[in-house]
Amino acid sequence: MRSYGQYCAVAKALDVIGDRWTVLIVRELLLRGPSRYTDLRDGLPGIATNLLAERLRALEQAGVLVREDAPPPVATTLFKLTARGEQLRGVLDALGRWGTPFMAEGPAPEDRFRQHWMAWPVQMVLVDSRPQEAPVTIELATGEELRIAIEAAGGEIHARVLRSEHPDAVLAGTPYAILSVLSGGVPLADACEAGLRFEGDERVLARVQPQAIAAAAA
Amino acid sequence: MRSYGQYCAVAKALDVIGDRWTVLIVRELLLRGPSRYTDLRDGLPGIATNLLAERLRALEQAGVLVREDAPPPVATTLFKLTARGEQLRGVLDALGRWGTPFMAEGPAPEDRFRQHWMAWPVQMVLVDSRPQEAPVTIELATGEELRIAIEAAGGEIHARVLRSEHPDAVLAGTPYAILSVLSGGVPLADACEAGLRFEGDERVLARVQPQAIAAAAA
DNA sequence: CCGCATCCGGGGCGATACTG
DNA sequence: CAGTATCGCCCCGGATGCGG
Repeated sequence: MRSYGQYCAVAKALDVIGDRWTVLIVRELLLRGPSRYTDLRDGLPGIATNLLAERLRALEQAGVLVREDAPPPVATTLFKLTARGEQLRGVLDALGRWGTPFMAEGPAPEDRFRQHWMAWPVQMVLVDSRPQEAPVTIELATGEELRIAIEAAGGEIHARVLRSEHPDAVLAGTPYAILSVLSGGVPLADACEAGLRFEGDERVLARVQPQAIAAAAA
Repeated sequence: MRSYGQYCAVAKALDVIGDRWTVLIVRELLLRGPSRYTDLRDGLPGIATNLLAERLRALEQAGVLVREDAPPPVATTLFKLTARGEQLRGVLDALGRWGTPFMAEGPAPEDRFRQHWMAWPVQMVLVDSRPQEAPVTIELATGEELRIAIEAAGGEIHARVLRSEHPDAVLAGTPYAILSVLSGGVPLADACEAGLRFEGDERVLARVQPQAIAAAAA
């Protein structure tokens, strides 16, 4: 990208990550960890393949990521964030926090979706209201291949990609329906009548839902 | 800007502020408060005037800022962040934090500079090591018209635009020289020999400088 | 199949000129 | 003071090709 030519910390940061698609490439690497070119492409619906290649080159040159040759027998290239690249998590978190309200309107007609993108709204809205109890995990299922699990443990909420788990609860349905239930905006029973599927212990769900309404009532 | 078409909090945020120059316009409004078109233009060296007008229109439509007619006798238009726009401070802070290391190299030959941009690196690097004492302010002077003052009070560092002050100390010189001294990388005496000007109590300076080196020596 | 490079049309961007 | 108008140009988007 053309530099702003300003001796300013914000402008210098944008000189590196201000290009179109660049921040979203970092998003994929933060959520997925070291990734192959093809997997990045799959997590970035709409990107032109030449742009992805060019951005990866620029980010490598800027010291944000490194290329790694995976050992045989896979023998593929992995793109991996450097320590400096990992520090961009603060920028992505701030953007995700500011952008989460836009999720409340539901997806636009043409919007594409990948399940792991829910990590940000989920961490924004949920709380662990019973930190002293044993950790619990809730699996989210929207029909996508790359799933995430919400983990409540010790007062903190984490969302991470799901490998092979035995969750305490499962929420299956559209992303909007899942977010509506998690945020407490729609009661679970109503959502289930509208097609959401829930398995497991309802108390696990209540543990992580925001308590603003309950607190206001008390 | 063309939407990414992704149902993702980060992508939705970038749909609003991902365009070129947009974040820097928000930077000016955060630092200056409600501003006139001409003042914004002055704080954004390099921007084309049509782009500034178009971005302001888009940000107004997105609910990030509002246009206000200042009362007579000034009778000029003021651009002012909404509450939603003010919430972008977290995004700008994260970008400033990540971009501050780039300031250590000094300005590029063609870099333009405005004094109030130093607010981010200053708040990143300084600490108030004597929170129990009375507040102090240090004025920075780089020859620019819009100056800032560093304020240390109650353990916190704030940088704000300077109206009319009686600072406890004044640092005058190039931005790079000032940052070098504030960060503790260059001793004050050396910098003064190289052209920096300092007025006031040196203990005021020591109060805000980072103590990493002193702590390591102890 | 993976990781690109090339080509081409369109639109956003940059610079300057001009105006109510 | 606060913009609009105009015009190249380069970046971006979409498609296709291609070597390892």
